[in-house]
Amino acid sequence: MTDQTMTIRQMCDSFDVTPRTLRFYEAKELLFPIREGTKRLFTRRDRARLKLILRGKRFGFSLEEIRQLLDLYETDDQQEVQLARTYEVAERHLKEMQEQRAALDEAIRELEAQMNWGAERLNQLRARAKAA
Amino acid sequence: MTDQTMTIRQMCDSFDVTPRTLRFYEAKELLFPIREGTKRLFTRRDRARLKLILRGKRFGFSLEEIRQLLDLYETDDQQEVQLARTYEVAERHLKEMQEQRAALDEAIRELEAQMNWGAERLNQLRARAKAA
DNA sequence: AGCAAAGGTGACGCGAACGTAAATATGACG
DNA sequence: CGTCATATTTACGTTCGCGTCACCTTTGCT
Repeated sequence: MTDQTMTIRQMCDSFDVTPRTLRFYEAKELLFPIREGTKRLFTRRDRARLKLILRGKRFGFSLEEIRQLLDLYETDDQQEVQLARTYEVAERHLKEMQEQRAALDEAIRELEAQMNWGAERLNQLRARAKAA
Repeated sequence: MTDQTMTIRQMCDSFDVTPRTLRFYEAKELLFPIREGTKRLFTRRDRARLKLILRGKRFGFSLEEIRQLLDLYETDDQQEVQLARTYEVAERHLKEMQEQRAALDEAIRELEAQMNWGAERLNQLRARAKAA
């Protein structure tokens, strides 16, 4: 690593993924490590992308969906049409995430309520066990 | 349906799933429809469970994880040990969901920021196009 | 009796996202 | 120089969550 690039092993250790995964992501055009001879060298850009990939996965997006969204974070030299299209994709994505958050909030509230119920029943059971 | 049970078709229409899915969930012991002769009759309990199954799926839980969690919502005639164990599972689950929400919030904020960036660039591009 | 609709049971298939094994190459080190 | 560690390519295998197909049974009309 020339201070800016990392080997596959360093990447794996940093992000807790396997080499297979990184090669797989490259094959799917999610990452673009440069080649020094036969080996891969992952750049700062690859690391940024990988971080977003892993996050996207945690929220249930497919690799293909993620691939499309990654362009959003590469707004360097885009032309108007491309940028506008990307913007729309992002809007839909944002809306999805907001809906997801709302649903998640509800689920959390319900689970908390259910747990309070369970806690009460536990107390009752234990009180009875003591009384006996 | 005797007012309390539903046929497979009614279930499919209500929850927007296929028969295959319901049979699959039964095979995986997520649902327990009663049998009238050869046919399945889904109870109120099955409907409650299915609702939770579908929600769990939206949050990225596997069917197996969901199966274990479903017991939490069947706090009818549980014994102390079982109930306590279930409670712990629920706690971990709740923690996971809360972490998920936090991460989601951050992702949303970042995406919003990125979109503002894109919006500005779009305006610049359009301003320049007008000036030319 | 005839027959179409609805339901059922295997069993095989499929895309996503990697795991894993085999064979080969590259580079560092004693 | 050998060899040990690390990487690479190729390719087949695996798990999950159903889809799909072929082939019966049951039920309700007409």
